[in-house]
Amino acid sequence: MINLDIFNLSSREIALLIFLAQNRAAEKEIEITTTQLANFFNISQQTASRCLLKLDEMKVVTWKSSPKGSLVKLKPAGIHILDQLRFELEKALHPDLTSITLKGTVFAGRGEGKYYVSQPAYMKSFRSQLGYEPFHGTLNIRISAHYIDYLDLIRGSWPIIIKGFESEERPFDDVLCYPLKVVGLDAKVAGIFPRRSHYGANVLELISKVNIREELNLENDDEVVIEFPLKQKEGSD
Amino acid sequence: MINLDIFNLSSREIALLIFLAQNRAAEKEIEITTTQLANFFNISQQTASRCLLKLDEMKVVTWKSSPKGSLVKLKPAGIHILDQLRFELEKALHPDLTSITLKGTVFAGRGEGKYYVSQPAYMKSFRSQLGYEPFHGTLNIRISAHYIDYLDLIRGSWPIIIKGFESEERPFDDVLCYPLKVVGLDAKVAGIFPRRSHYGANVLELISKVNIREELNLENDDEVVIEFPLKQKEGSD
DNA sequence: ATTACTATTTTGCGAGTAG
DNA sequence: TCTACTCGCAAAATAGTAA
Repeated sequence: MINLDIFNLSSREIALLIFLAQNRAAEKEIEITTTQLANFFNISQQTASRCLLKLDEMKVVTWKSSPKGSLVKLKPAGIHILDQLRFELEKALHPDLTSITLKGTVFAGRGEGKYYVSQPAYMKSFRSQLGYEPFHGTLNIRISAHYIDYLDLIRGSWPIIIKGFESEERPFDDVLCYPLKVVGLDAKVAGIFPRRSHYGANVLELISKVNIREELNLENDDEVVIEFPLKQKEGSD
Repeated sequence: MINLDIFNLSSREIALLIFLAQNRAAEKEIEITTTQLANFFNISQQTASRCLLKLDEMKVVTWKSSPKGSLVKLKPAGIHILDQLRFELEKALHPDLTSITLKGTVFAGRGEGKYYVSQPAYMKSFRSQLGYEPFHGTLNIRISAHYIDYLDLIRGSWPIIIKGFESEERPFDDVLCYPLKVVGLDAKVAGIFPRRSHYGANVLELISKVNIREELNLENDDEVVIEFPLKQKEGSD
């Protein structure tokens, strides 16, 4: 059984998400009325209302309704559904594609990645989920403009999820790991997106059992080539 | 009201199309059982059976069922639904994008385009639908490898449809016109895909009121830059 | 093993209408 | 105008089972 948010939505709800995103509801609240939606999709006003309600309940949009109309904005979870869909579609339309290649350059981060990755509670989960305990630090890659779109594609794939936890000071979110390969390096690598980053973001952090920077003798501004494998299960369950 | 095949399908049926395409059912018949599908999508075997039946009835797949299992293959109409979805998704995820740019080179066709375009029955329709009667000939463009993917994206947009007709000798299909712009040329241009061409195809034929080849002084192998505008209606009906 | 029929339950739609 | 409730009906899902 596959595990995608898409299956929890009807095709109308997916179409509504697409419509909202096309009208920039990913960036800002947009005004809309259920009657407009009803006309656009050729459904009843009631159904349009119910669709919005459901998207709101599923926490993929924020929705403020009033007797004057509605204000809607996509939440990250809503954008993520579109990303997932795009990822699956890309694989469907290019079944021969075996990997996605990205290029970027090394830069010095502010050590935040290191701080998070080093949390002992994460470490245990890394070992069981990734099969290794990563080096206590991340390699920051600024993905080149031309490849940013591919970064969003990767975001649409199903990650390995390192469960978050609560510490005394603050909560630590889930860490989403995308297994990938760094050209020239044998060790397994995983990419993680910096917290709260989203569209237009061009930074990817790499973790690995080894210190990638040392292993590949990388200086800041050196180019790194990354490959994201598209291993798809062939028709099994 | 918008007009997309997607709305005639449930999200499960869309997911099923994606699944089939991912498993290469766009190229060849694949073996599958309704039980496998049921497990994969976490639905009942009966529902999986009915999904396939519906896709078959909608003529988006060919389906041969037997007590030993099923053989399924996507028809062009099925692939086209995925294209439409991809086109809408691209617009949703890149709402700032105003056009798609393609590059290709001129080559000499075998005059087939000219033969079709010159049919008087098409001409009348061209005038009413495109606003002009095209020059009696097409300019053949071989799209460069890097841009072929964009060609499929254009295919997913809703074309201007020039209705086909029956002549004494043979039937003439609908002509699907995609309005676009040739850089350096003021006249309106429309792109049409050669008959029966599909994936991997890299040829686009251009029609215009003027003789593009003469107007731009083009020789074979000259490069042409094409822009496909992504004008999307903003939230109206 | 399959596919796919029938019966039953559940879900979902639109009309009418209240707030 | 809006949103969004209830209600009656229609469509679609599952379970059981036949072929």
